Amino acid sequence: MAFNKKEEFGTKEQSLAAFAKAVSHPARIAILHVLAKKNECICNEIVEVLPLAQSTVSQHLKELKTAGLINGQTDGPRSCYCINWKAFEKFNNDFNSLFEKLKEVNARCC
Amino acid sequence: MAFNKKEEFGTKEQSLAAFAKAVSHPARIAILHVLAKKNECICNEIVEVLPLAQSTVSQHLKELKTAGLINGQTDGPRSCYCINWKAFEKFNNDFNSLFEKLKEVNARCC
DNA sequence: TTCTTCTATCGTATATTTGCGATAATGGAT
DNA sequence: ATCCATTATCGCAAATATACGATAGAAGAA
Repeated sequence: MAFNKKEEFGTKEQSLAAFAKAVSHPARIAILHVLAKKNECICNEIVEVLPLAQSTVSQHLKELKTAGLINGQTDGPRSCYCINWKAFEKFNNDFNSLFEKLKEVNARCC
Repeated sequence: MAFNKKEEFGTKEQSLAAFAKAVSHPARIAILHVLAKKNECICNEIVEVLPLAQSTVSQHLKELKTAGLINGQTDGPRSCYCINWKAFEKFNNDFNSLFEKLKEVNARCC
């Protein structure tokens, strides 16, 4: 019964939701934090910092990559990840534009 | 095994993740859309607009309310929902501040 | 080559989310 | 008081997400 009805919504809503889903776990936010601070491509360091197993971190990285929020390259035996700032900014703008326009009108309701 | 390890992360990461989770479903974004456009408290109209059963919409509304993104009051037999702009803005700021500071430094990586 | 290190993937267990129908509960209308 | 419209909650089924250990693969070091 619980067939997912996500496809029945608009593409804009779907893409925004997908973005939000990508950052809806503290571990993934922590990963973005590390990548933003270091500003370079590490991976092993992330595992050391987080309270999670290596395989779990790898899974989270994959989700962030699938969502387009980070870029990744395999440099020999080690992997190189970093934040995709353009994609992030695009989503951030979409996110803001959802509500920007109406912010000041609201004070009377509830 | 899959005990949730969310508590092992910082409170800021947890609260941001909780906010993102609240908007990580197209139905909930659509609900926020309707509330932002109408700028008044409806509920039945939401059910009519969305391709979901009434009970499901009620569930989504509850999650948005729990996350603090909307306010709700029961006005007799009908319910009154509207966006909590202050909370939304707070999260939005937290969200921006996560990355603002480093945006321009990045071009060399990946 | 073999060994080591690093990362990705597979398989599995558990937890959570999503969705619906059925059923309460609320309060106005008759 | 009964009826009606509206919303919330309960119980259940299916889908997803979370997490781990085990294992595979890739490339440098010995």
